[in-house]
Amino acid sequence: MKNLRLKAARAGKDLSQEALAKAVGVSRQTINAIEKGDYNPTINLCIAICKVLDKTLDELFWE
Amino acid sequence: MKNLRLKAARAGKDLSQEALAKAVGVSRQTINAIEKGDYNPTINLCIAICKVLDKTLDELFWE
DNA sequence: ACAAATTGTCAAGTATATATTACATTTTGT
DNA sequence: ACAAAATGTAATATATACTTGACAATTTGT
Repeated sequence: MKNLRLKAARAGKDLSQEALAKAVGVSRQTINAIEKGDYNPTINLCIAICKVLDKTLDELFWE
Repeated sequence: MKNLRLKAARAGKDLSQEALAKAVGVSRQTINAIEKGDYNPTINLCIAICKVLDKTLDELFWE
């Protein structure tokens, strides 16, 4: 299932997928796949994303 | 770095590493490695662990 | 309407999360 | 003190997270 909270948080910081990808050190396709819900990122990547977007794990990844 | 909060939460439910492993559907060595801080689990596994231990992501995996 | 930027998606490769087996060490119960 | 259970740890194997490159489709700005 899509991660719309991530998409919204990214929009809230006015970052493109590519900009977020660069900020956390992964490829754009990886960010795309996570938003799309295609796969199952590692916790370290989730934490890195949260820090860039000023959110917590619960806010972006808890159900 | 070790995940002592996970270890404590597991102890609080009186579960062995093996029992937790079985409850979330991974091997005992995987739980051991996560507690030891050896690697970087996927978010889905973290969520499964949290549910068994009645904790949230922030409580067990946020820094 | 057009161009530029962003996003969606596919294929093939690499890195690493996780499994399995096995054994040594430590902890717990009696 | 002893046995049983729990934990630490290593080697090899497999599944999958993530990369790179490329192109199509969509969105945004002028």
